[in-house]
Amino acid sequence: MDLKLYDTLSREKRVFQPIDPARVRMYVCGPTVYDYAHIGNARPVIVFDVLYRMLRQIYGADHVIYVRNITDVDDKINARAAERGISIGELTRTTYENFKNDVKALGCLPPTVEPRATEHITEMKTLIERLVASGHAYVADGHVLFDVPSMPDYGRLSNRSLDEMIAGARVEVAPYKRDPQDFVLWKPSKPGEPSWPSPSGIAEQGRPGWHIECSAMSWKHLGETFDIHGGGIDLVFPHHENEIAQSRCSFHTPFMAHTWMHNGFLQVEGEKMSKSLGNFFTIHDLLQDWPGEVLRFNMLRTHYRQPIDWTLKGLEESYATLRHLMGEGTSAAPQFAPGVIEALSDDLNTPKAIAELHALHARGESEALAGSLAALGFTQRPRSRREVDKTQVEALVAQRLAARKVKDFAESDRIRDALTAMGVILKDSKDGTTWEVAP
RNA sequence: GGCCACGUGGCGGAGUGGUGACGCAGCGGACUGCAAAUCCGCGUACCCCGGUUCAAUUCCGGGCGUGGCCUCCA
Repeated sequence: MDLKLYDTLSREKRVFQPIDPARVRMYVCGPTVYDYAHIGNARPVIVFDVLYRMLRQIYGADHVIYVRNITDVDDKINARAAERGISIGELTRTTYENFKNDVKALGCLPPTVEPRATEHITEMKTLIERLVASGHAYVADGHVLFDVPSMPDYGRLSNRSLDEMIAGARVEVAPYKRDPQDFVLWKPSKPGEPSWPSPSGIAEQGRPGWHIECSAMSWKHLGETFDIHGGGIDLVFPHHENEIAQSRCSFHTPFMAHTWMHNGFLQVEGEKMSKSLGNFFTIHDLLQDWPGEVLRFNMLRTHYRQPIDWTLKGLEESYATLRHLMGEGTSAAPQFAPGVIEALSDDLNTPKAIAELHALHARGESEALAGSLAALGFTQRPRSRREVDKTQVEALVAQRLAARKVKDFAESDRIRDALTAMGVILKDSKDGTTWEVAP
């Protein structure tokens, strides 16, 4: 069965054909490690994890390379470290550890490689030197800038012509730029900022611009060209556009990645997530109240390219649905059932895949269901975070059973009400009474 | 202002040029001492206006609405 993926560059769904099926290569833009990642950041992580799992099933686990970078040099990092009075190294290290734990709780597999920007300064400088040598970049006032007009088809990914961008420019243009759209590859470091010896004959120390790191790391770990490049839709311009410019002009290739994939944005309760509206949630915050599987499921209920409205109601539904689907927690080896992989093969149609899970459930195909759930990253039935005293509950359940036996229903219902108040839900059947903790 | 998405029943959310997915909620029934859970069954939709067509929710054009990018934010 063909895997079809929507490509932002060509604006169409296309059959995915790896450049080398023995070595399928995917690059996804990862976090800037200055603070806890928010729930919007979790979307690409989860979406591309599903794609990673699919690719592993299709091409074999050893034939897929998934690179997700860590941006550990950035103005926000510098500012935050200074604010907290800790070193940049300490900030990026602890933030990354938190990120890793959060993402693991969301059921995401670790990528094959998680390269750090600061460990690829050499590669960045090599690219910069190449771009300067080939006339695609120039040195000005201690900076190295990419010469955008030197690339005739710049702007194809975001569908912007050079003229449009000049017309739309509303930011003050730095005086050292030859063209308003030229972007920074390397810039001087101020005292106290991280710095490295500069490329291209610049005497003072400096640091890389934002975009160059992804060109450098994808090159190092995947090669000059590769199969899939992913990220949030907000990265289309300027970030990915500039990556393409850097990589293609460095290597003189007609493309950087075959398929460009971008996930849609997330809103919270119908509003833009922002700290001022008080609806800003980190993954870490949400994990205090919800099992990671529920957050993951909630994310996959919506197709990745659609906007998603993150709501409490949605989370409650996801919790109930997942518990329903996972029954008593049957486990199986990860294996997508045919209907599920078919849905996913159509540009990662996860809502349709979930409908298939319901169909498997209805048909009682528990092995296929459990295998598909596991393949999608759901291995544990979500459990309530509520704490109950198990001994006390068991005692009350036994008392209630005794009362029912002698048909003392008033007492029986009183005990049930008491248990309900404690957050315990009873389930009577002819085989006896079981109980579970309410969400 | 420019570019780009999206707009489906009470809610979430697929999909299709012509028999109205799926889930949640709701309603009816079975089961139960009564409930819950479970099982069976039921209803309601395709933003607006044109156009193409035998036929449009699905294609085309316009409008309205929401969101994103154009400011190193997924």
